[in-house]
Amino acid sequence: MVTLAEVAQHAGVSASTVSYVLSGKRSISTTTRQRVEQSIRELGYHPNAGARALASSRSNIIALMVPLRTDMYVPVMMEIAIAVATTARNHGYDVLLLTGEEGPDAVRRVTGSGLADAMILMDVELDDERLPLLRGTDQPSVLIGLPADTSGLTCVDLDFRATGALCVEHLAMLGHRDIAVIGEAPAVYERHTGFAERTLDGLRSRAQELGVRLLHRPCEGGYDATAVTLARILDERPGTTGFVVQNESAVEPMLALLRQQGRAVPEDVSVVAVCPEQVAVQASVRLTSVAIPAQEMGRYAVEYLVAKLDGRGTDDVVLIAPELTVRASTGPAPSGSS
Amino acid sequence: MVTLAEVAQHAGVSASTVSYVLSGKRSISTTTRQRVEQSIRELGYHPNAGARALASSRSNIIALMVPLRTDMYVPVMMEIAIAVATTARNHGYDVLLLTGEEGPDAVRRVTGSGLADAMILMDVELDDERLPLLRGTDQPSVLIGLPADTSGLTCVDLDFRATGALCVEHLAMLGHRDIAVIGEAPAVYERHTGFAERTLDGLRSRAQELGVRLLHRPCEGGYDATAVTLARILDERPGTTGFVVQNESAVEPMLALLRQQGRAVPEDVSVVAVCPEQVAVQASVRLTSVAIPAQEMGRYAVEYLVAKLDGRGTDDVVLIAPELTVRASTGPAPSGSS
DNA sequence: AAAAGCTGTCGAAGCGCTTCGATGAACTCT
DNA sequence: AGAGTTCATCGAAGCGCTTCGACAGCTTTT
Repeated sequence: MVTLAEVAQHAGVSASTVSYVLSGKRSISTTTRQRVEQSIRELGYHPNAGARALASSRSNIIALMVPLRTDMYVPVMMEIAIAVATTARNHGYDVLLLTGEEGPDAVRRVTGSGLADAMILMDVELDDERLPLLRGTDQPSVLIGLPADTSGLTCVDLDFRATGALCVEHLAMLGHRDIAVIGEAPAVYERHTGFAERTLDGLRSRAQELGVRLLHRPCEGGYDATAVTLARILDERPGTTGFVVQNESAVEPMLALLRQQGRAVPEDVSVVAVCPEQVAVQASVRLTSVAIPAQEMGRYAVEYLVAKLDGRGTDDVVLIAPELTVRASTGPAPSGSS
Repeated sequence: MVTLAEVAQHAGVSASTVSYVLSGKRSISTTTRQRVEQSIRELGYHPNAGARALASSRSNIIALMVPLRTDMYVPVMMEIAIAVATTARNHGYDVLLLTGEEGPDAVRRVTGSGLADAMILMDVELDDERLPLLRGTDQPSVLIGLPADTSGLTCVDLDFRATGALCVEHLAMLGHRDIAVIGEAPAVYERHTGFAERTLDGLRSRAQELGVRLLHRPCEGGYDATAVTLARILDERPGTTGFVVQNESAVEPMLALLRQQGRAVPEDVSVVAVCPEQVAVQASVRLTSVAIPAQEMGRYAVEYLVAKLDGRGTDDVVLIAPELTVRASTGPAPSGSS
């Protein structure tokens, strides 16, 4: 391995000069700088990460804790992870991938060992065990998701409350008076990840404001479970003409079922999905949907973190405004319904 | 931050003794060991990663290069990534997430800086630019996927050739004489990632051996593209009764289309998918499928890497034998067909 | 009973870098 | 012209750890 000292010797300067060329923390004459840069290139020098971290107590690494679970929103998680990695790289950081498996211990380990300079936590629960640790350290962190108490924390998330409201609004505007929500799996609600509840909250309160009826049913996803859920809903509220689906793996089954039952989308029933763009576009009916802005969330998270690391940051909750894209799955409520 | 020296002082021993307790590289008396361990616990000591890396020239980090693209097999990628992270952790390693974006430079950077001790590359192309670099360094690496020339490399992958053969075999055994393959997007074939070609290869050669007719068509996936592809196939070979689908995003559209055309699965046509288990199980018809063993691939990759890092490894190509699980989408060919 | 071998521990060197204070050279000001 | 500035560079200390050789106190061998 080529070392700083070798570069220095090759360029005929001292080691510290090379270091300053690299960091730009002191001014260096143009000629010297160029000579050093030339040597670096010729020798193929790469600073040793460990030495650098030791000397500067900065690892230039951001830890990303992803949920271990692969039962939901996997593409979203992946997209976030990739956005995080890409954005981080643009700011000179690398990304360390931690799984939720270790739980709070991972936070301790990373914080204590100086492995990473900062961390991003995904899949934050309302009352997450890791939060006290984060508050108790001066290592910057950003959460993707919203815990119950956000004091002293920085969070990025889609505004799910507004998302729910937006979905209802759209359907109500089209004349639908009876709306059903196919929700996430019951486990998701029990886990208290927050986003599902917040969506529901937005759905309900806007429904009330607009005077439309709303029925919510959790749903495991997959064909069979969706069939059961749908049957129950139609049994209970046969006049339902509007659906909001917030469960990726219920989307396609749902469309298949409706087709099978001879209910045309969007002529007889309208469907709004809360899902990644790709799912909405690739579905058998191009879906009117509110996208889950995975990339944006990942990017924001990193940018807030970098700001904090540069001493510019503030604790803050950033809710990304939802955007509803109208595609082919929603239309005016059939006349005479309800 | 608590340092080794502080622990040493607290326990009344020298720093090196603490280090040996931690690493176990020299024998330490039980009493001393316990005293030191006690101090470590009391002080909440975590070794500094940078210092450790510098002194030992081992970072205990494995780099994982994932494709930047999120257009295909995302859940598979994610599952592999998580399996890698989990397995690595069990061996005392952390995982650094690199995106394909940087390309070969990432390999240089990581190798040169000692950021990671080893790397795992996903989504390897037949003639990948990164391969020469890997061969030219003594840093251990494992590829997930199979390049054209595997000399001097360690690779882990599903045996896609055998997978193709297995699918044809299964259908042929059930009496299907006209089989169509809905393949990956044309871009996948053009990219020369190998796995698609290898599957096709297996499909074709076994088809020939068994004397069944095989028609292969790439397919973009999504509802519309699948509809077009299916129509073409049925136009060209109306007697087709067996389908092999190797494109996650064509699976569900395919089933919907068949249903719509009044072709019952599995009574009229049989469908075998090559896809992650979850997709096969959650589809609207429980699919007979060959699973893509993501977890296994991730786990193997790490285990081979760790073996290499411990000096036990050998270069080797590990092809995981495919397993076909019969579910509800395949059955005997309808009599009188073909 | 002396030589040889273990065990358990310590001290010190050094890993490759950053960073602080110092220093000389070249300028600027009065 | 001498004092004060600024600029570019150097040398040395030190980050927290690992690891090597040394050594004291044992036990075993011859």
